[in-house]
Amino acid sequence: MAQADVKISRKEAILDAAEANFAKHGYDGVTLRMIARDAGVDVALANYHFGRKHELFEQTFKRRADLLNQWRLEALDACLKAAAPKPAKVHDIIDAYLRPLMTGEHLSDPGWRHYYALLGYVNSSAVWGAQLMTKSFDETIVRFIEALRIAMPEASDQAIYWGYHCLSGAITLALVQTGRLDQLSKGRVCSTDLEGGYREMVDFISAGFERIGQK
Amino acid sequence: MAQADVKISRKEAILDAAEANFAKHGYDGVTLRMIARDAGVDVALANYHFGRKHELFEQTFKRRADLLNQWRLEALDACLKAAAPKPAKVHDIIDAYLRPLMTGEHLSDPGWRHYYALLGYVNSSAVWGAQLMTKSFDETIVRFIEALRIAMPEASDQAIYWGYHCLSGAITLALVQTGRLDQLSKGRVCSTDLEGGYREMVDFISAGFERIGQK
DNA sequence: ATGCTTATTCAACAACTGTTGAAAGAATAC
DNA sequence: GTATTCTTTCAACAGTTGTTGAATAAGCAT
Repeated sequence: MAQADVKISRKEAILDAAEANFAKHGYDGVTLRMIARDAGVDVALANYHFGRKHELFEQTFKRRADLLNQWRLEALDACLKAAAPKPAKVHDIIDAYLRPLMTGEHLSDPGWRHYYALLGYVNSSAVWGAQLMTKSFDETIVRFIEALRIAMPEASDQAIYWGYHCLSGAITLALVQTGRLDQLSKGRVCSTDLEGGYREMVDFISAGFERIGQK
Repeated sequence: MAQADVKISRKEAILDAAEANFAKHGYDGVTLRMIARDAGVDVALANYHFGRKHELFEQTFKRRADLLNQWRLEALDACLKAAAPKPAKVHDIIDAYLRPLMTGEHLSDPGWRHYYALLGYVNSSAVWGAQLMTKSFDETIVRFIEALRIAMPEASDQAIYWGYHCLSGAITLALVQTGRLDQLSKGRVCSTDLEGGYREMVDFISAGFERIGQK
């Protein structure tokens, strides 16, 4: 009960509940009363702390974005420095993009898993997709694309950006954890086993980039 | 005005409006009154024809599913027969999965474009994803996976199914047409140019499968 | 024309929505 | 201990939601 069992504030409890609910049901599928109930507070408190509903949503989305960007950039820098003065390999760049999400510490944290699903929802949302993702993640993504461009000097703009689109889509779907893979494979493969899928995905995606980098 | 200008029934008008709205805003983001307004009918008519809201959603989703499956299976059969008695090439199998969606005729039809976006929404939805996709598409997908397995006898279950997950995610994100790619590339690449992206995606994805097929 | 079935609208329902202003409680500064 | 600020709850609001039953219109056989 010392400092591990630190009592979280009601404000954070609302963000946690919002995170879990928005991740599962999307923006319109969640009511402030659902969030308030899960957080154990009155409905009005969400308005007091966060203003309107869409502001709560945006703050929920932003809460962990910077941390995730930081992890990815650290992994990218390490990968670039390890290869210097040669350009980093495509496989290692992709790994730097994915691995930070897949450490056991984060995968076993329900909060982060909810956030991953939320990320998947936002990225594939026609309404929120472009706007929110751009604001929170493009600065980091551009760094990765620069690294890829150096690793594949022959690749065209079309190839690089559509390649990133494939990468982003593949990760997005995995992060939502729909359980789809379990059904399709009849239990032989588990969608929620992100740790197991991570290596397959890095291999798959880096092979894709290496191919298009040759044209 | 002969038969080209055939007057569609109000029932179909409701499905069309539901398709466009659900694709853009998701299930909970759409009200029956939005759909009725776009269809030019009274709210109650949706209930009369389709029962409850979620039944309207499911019928909207199912309306074009069989046709899409048919296109894909025809393309797959043609690809298998052209290669026989050798196994078909991975690249051609992936092409058979994607090309039917990308013919100019369908891409220029707003109805199909809305349906593509709806497909993307459902596939990456934590609520509808597994259930609806499985019911409408798995029979066809299993055929493609069988073909891939023959083309890559060395590949493990893990590799094949996670490869499909990457394929599915990449296509899904492209189909939603979030406009994300336009923003990230600062206008150099256009998300809605599915025809241009299609070749890049087929190359990218088949390279991924070929890599994992070697292990 | 008449009867019958199917389509469509109208009006209304109870339940739920996000949001608000006032009141009560807790924490903090003096 | 009192005044002040920050939290939290309470009660209520106007608007919207999916859904329904009765009323009306249209289509169609006879």
